[in-house]
Amino acid sequence: MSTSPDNTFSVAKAEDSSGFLLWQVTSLWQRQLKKALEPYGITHSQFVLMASIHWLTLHKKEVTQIVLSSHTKIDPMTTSTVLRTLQQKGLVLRQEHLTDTRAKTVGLTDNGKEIVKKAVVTVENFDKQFFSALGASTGEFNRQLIELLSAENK
Amino acid sequence: MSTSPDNTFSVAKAEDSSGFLLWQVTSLWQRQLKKALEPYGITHSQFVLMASIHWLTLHKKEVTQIVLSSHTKIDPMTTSTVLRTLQQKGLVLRQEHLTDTRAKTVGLTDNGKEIVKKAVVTVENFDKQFFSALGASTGEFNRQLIELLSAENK
DNA sequence: CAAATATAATATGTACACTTATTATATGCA
DNA sequence: TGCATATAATAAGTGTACATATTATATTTG
Repeated sequence: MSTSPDNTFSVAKAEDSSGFLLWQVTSLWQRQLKKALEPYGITHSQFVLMASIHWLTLHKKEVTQIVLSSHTKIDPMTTSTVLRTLQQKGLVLRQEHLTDTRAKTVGLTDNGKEIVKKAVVTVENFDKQFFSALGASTGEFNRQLIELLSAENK
Repeated sequence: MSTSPDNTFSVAKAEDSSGFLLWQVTSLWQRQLKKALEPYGITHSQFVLMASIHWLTLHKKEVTQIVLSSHTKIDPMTTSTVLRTLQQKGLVLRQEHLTDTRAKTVGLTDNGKEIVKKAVVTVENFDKQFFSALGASTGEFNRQLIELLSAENK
């Protein structure tokens, strides 16, 4: 034995790492989704927040920034910043909460509602195409993702 | 039929969307990995680039910024910025390429090598824990991710 | 060999994403 | 009731991530 080999890596290929793969797939997905949303003039985070506002409103939920943050898993600070941008764009309204004066009640403007309805269709179609490579195992894939999400939320 | 119901969303729960799930899992993974890397004073992107430099060097590849960019799928501009940060930290060297004077040859400093070796162990352990919820289906999960990656690279 | 084209790196600018710390207000409990 | 603690939002700062445009150099091709 002369010089010992470098055995920093435990896998033969970086590509065998779930983490590295997950991160690469998500990057790819985000890049393409960003392009798909360009016609609407909104970013991915903006879309997620707008869609969630719409969703929660339809389900008669109180929509405050903290509710949005926990629903989307976008951190509260980013939620605050992005919503302010959306307000400036005239897509979102932020008013004082009726009973909790610390909180802000968030809603979509008519224009915001228009846009998000179209954008949701676009995103759903994009996702359908992006994940079509999974074929019949889409359900299994979703289950695995949900498994990872709930495992980490304890 | 009076007022028509809003049918913006095609799924009953936002959680049934592969895209939304994928993005949430990756966010969670990134947040936790960031914490795991804190002891080393490096970010996720910095880690990915350093690990790739180490990997490519071990495999006798020419390591330029563009090579790193395509290997990691971090875009060239971000690669440039992050590597400059790493150079300032004394973890990376960037020299004029011998034959192609447009390019920069990138390598790790001794300190950089020290750090990345330890960080790789940490990240591998973290990944093992994070993805342990998948159990026996880890291989299948990886295969699905690779499927998505290659489907989109055409 | 010279012009057209491609490539490597980066300046600039926008938009997250997260950390730490702060402000203002609400709420639980002694 | 009053204080300790929790919560909602945000200011400030760092570090990506990407688009567009630019600079410098290499390569291809007529």
